[in-house]
Amino acid sequence: MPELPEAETIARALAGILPGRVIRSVTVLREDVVAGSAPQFGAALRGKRFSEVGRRGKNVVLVLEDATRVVVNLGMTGRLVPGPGPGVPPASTHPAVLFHLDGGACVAYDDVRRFGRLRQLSRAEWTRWSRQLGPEPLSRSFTGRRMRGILSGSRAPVRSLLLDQRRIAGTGNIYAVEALWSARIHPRAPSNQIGDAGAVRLHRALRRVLRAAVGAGGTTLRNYRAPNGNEGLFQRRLHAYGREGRPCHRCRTPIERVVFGGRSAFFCPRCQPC
DNA sequence: AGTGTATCCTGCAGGC
DNA sequence: TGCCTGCAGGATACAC
Repeated sequence: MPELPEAETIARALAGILPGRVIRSVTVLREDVVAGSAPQFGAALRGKRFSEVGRRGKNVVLVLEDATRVVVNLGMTGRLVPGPGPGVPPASTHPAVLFHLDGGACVAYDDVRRFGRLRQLSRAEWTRWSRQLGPEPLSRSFTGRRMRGILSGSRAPVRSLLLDQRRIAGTGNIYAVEALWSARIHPRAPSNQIGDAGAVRLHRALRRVLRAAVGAGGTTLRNYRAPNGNEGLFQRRLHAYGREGRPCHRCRTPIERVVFGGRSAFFCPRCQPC
């Protein structure tokens, strides 16, 4: 489910809640969402204080004062749900991990399908883990040149490349499809044949789409909710994703769907020629 | 190197 | 109402 804008929305909300709070204990209700040993996961966190909350790609990163990190990959249906007040449990339908905080507060990691993963990393492990992800598409250092370099290094369809977290961190299927519609590039176009002008268009389109989605609080199609329960609003602004058979917002040609790499891609056959 | 397929799970929508 | 199929925002392992 969640891509960069959803992870960013969640991280910003938790940044107003967690810093300064101490983890009293951790309850792992579903061991399969924790990487490594569940008892070790809890033991490594008990007694530590949150210092900040950030994001890397699609992952929400909870930073503790000793530089330990809890990296939360939300999979398709993961959520982080704070309880509304001390002693009041989070409104969680499929709780998988509970973080019990000082003062009786609690934050639940909730995940219907349990494709998400929580991992506890030391500072050194975090550095190594972060290094295997590609650049942040909204960072200053992610330039048009950088995009061009990434595209030129692969013959794979550009949609597949955009989903590869080792090349660019944070793009998922919705925003890949939307950026390609915006840049007028076919999802199956071989990356290394897009050309300089196409790379510049895609670079701008990807950043514009991701920024707009962050501003809208993400996209809610089914499960996604911010920690306060709010839905995102970006689904109202989708031009291609999920719009098979409906008219292109630029030229009225019906949007088409193709499946490759195991996932649906949506595109306008007129605006995004092969 | 890149692609198709399967796997991990549950829930929901649509067809009959 | 109920059963069946297909589909889902992700990541990974495997064979070819």
